[in-house]
Amino acid sequence: MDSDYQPTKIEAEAQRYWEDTQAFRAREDDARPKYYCLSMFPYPSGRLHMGHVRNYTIGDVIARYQRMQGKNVLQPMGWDAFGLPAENAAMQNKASPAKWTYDNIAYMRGQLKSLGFAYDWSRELATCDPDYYRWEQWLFTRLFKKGVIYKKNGVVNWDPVDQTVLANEQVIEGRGWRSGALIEKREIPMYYLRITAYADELLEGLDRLPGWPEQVKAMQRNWIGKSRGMEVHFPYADGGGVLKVFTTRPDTLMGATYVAVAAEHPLATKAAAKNPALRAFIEECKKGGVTEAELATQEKKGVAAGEFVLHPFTGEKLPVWVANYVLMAYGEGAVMAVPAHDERDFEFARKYQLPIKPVIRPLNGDLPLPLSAAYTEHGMLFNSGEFDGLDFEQAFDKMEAVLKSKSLGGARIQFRLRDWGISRQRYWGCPIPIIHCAACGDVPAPDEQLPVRLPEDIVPDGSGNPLAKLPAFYETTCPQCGKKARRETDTMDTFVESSWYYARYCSPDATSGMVDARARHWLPVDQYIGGIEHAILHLLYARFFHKLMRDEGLVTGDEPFTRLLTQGMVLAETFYRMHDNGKKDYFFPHDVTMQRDAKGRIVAATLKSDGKPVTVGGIETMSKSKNNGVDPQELINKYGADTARLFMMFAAPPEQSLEWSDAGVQGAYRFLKRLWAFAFENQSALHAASAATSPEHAAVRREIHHTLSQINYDMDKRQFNTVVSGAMKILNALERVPGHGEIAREGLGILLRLLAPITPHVTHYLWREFKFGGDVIDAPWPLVDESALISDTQELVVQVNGKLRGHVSVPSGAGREAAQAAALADANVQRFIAGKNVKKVIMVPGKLVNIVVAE
RNA sequence: GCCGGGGUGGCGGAACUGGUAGACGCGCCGGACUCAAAAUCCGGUGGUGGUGACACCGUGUCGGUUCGAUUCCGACCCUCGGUACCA
Repeated sequence: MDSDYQPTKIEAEAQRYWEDTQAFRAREDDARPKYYCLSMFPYPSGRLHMGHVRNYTIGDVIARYQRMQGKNVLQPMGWDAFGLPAENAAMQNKASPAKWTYDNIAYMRGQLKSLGFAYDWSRELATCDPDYYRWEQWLFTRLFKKGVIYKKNGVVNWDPVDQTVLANEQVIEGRGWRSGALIEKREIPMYYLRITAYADELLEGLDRLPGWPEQVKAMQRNWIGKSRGMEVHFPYADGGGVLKVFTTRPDTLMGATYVAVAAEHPLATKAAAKNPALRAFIEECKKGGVTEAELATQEKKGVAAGEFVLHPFTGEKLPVWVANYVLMAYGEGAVMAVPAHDERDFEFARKYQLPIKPVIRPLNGDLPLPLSAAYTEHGMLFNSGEFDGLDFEQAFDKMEAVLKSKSLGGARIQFRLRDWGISRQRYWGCPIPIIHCAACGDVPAPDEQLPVRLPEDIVPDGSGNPLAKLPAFYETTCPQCGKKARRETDTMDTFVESSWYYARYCSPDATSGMVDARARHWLPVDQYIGGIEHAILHLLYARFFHKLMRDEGLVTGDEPFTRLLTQGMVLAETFYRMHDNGKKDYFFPHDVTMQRDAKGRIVAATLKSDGKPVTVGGIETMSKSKNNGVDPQELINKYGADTARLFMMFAAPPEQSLEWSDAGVQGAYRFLKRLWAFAFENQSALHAASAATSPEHAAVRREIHHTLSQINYDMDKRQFNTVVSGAMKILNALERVPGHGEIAREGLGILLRLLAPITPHVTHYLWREFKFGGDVIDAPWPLVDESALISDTQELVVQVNGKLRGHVSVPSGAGREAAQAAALADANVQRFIAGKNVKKVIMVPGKLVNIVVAE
């Protein structure tokens, strides 16, 4: 072997070896139990970023570890290739999104290969490939015929200058990011997936996913938002129908002093016809974007509609208000307002001098009047006529009975979850396979016309959807009547592609359908790994799609992902200069010189090019806009893939955010150099196997096996940073062995296997060099030798009143009395108990003695 | 606004079911090697006081439970992720 660690050389050799032997090709006819390990596929944005390296290293460590546990592992990789950034890049580069995307894929594939991930590349797929998206179109037509997909109006961001629909991301402070024009809400027809039909199953399924993080399940539960409440009908004062509202607090019904409807509500539209002030307000509500965060934080405003409804119990006339805090998308788009017991209603009533009528008081005690804030707790009804004295449950039941008797409502379940609008007025996506015929309506494309191919040579110009300007694309004939018809030009939300790719990997070349029998062999995914930012949308949509595919008879089982690991974000220091107008110019960390104080803190920074100061902006998520993304390629070129992987696993536990640090990378590199040097300098001892004999060797061997048992515990928890720490401890211990002899070979054999999933290249080389047998990728995970752990003494901690005062050493298996006697005999302990009354002694066997004395 | 995380030395982080706070690494300080530097190796390193053994303080803030709290409970502050068209 060489005297120096040369990662470039050994990594290329190892990668070539794995490729030549097809080491990671997954086969269905393998006798070992299957293990499907999947990392979320990347968007081909140009180059890998640190988040990718982290995500894929975590996945690869798990995959390689499972292989060493005797599993038949499938670990595939592909490309989430449709999306908005390709269109923006295309406009900038005056080249087609397709070319940009395929170029990026080629480059990033090379980067992934240089990191040595154990992927079965024969299963690679890209979602922009017609062979992929044709099956998505096929499923669309099935779901459309079943009524799972339907058409209705939805609200989008409209840029009146560029005459185009913008994504939420493209709306900056209410303006279009290119045009700067004020954005308006606009209603357009879209196709929807009826995810609400699966709301209950999606909710209850979470209880059967013990391998998912509790926080993700909690977020999904809250997102689905199942609540039991009451539908209440308020008859219009002028006759002619009822206004339906949904409330989770029917017990407060007698405190309702007005009703509020959304600006898009039909009642608002009707009232606006004869009310100019209301018309102006509805226009005002159309300004700005459509995000929930924007709607929920805007100032609460409203206008009286001039319409009235009747209270269902008292017949009292209540005014109808149009309010911007009522969401058309939730419930009925109308609420009954109870200012005394709802915070938003309270604020609104104060602002517009609407009556506040308290009807709930605490079960024990009085409600302090007048109210200074809404009382939102459950309590006992008063001021409510026949309902006085009832609690929440009793009031709920009695109110329901009365409402039912008057045919003015009843109990109902309401979900927060809305149906999934999948239409996008964009070019670089999967065409929606619908043909619009004047006579036949919306006709799904027949199977033999699939795929509806997306033309790949188009350069968008930022105004509208290019497909809608392309007669060659949209001009067609109706499959039913044969007359001239127009093809749908909207494409699908890219979340659709990423909702079923995990299944396609099982049979990536299937020409007979979306998936074939191989999907039933590999699914469900045993371990899924991806960013926490996908906790709700992607993961909910993928779960939903699995159920859709199940109901089509394509897959079995109810859930796609048995275990889930959500990795934290990758952060880095930011540096910027602020302009007078508040705009910030961000600088690459590499272009900045940092000044540190004696303790290593960054106190100031200057730009290398002009030597003038820049502001140290703090640690933020790596992003293009903040210019703080560290390119993993530099790291791989300089130190090798093993160092990059080792640093990533060591710097933080997988689920926490990770702060980038150049210095930490050097620490990882230093460790691998030390490992190499240890092997090189002890070659003769390492080639000779012999058992440990001396007491020093027994102590080191005890330390190695003790650390190994801790590592096994951490591996189960997927806490890889302490696995690395344990590996470092083992190398430290081995370096301390007197003469480096005898147990070094056992120790190195264990160490190489522990490190094999994390740093596969260097361990591959050393495993073969020292002839441990076969390849380390297939070596069995090391076992703890329990007999090595036995020791004749134990160290106990001695506390007095819970404060550490000494340590004592007692023979293993010494009884309570012996331990207590040893603790009381300690000189420092004596100082603290002398002359005091010992009240009791608390013992934690093998760990601690706490002597409690009176003060 | 709402939902879900996080906050521990100069830094990343560790601490198993309430039981030694700071493992492991980085940085820094000192030393060895070198003409010198890099690399490497050895030692030290939470703060304050003390020559020292040690003592006191210390896990975002305030309060509580306990023999004992980073860990459990309550309130608050800061910060990050998501918020349905970024992926």
